[in-house]
Amino acid sequence: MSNFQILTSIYKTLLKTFGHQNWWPAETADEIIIGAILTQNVSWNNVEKAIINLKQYNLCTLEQIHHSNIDEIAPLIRSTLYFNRKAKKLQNFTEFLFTYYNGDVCKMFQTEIRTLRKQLLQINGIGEETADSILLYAGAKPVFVIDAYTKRIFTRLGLTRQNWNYAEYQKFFMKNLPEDIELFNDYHAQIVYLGKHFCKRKPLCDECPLNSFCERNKLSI
DNA sequence: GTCCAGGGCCTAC
DNA sequence: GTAGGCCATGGA
Repeated sequence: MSNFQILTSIYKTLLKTFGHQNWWPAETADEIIIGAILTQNVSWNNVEKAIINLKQYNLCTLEQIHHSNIDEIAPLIRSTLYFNRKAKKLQNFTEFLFTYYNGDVCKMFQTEIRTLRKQLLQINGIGEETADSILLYAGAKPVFVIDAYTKRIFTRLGLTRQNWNYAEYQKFFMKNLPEDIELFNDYHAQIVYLGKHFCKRKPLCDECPLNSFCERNKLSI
């Protein structure tokens, strides 16, 4: 089987097992961007608490965050770990948005995708995964998001290498999948669901839905 | 009590 | 260019 067939087949297996994930779990583009920053290295449960707090205090839009200060935001996002830094990161993003796009997210997403990605990466606190999450889930741009689960799972499958950098992982997926925003959206979401429930740092458990897939295709996990 | 979650920055070699 | 420390909550 080619990598194209393997990646497609894995997605079909996950979709059939878990159902469509309907990502990103948020109501607005602003919330997606805020969530993408807050979820860095922390479970989504912790982020949800922070989002609820921000909404309660009318600080869950980028404009509201831009017009607040770090001392106001930090206590509301305590649950997301590194809350002082993340409060600063949120404001770094809004500072960028208001400086270059007059605070208009739609206008920001009209920028050519490679250019915008470079701009996002220049913001202190926005790395490659966060930038790509923003592009894909808030901006509906065709980029594949790579996270720790993706690296772990596909390296265990023998399809990728642990020492690859972010760009190498991303290239592997984007070269071997059709450029389909909806597919990129749900594929990453499926990987996160799989990772959360079946592929923690310890070896995969017996119930992993990919086990039978691996057996059929002579892959080890 | 220990481990680890949907990272990224900074510093030292 | 890269390994290692730092940030510093909450659930299992």
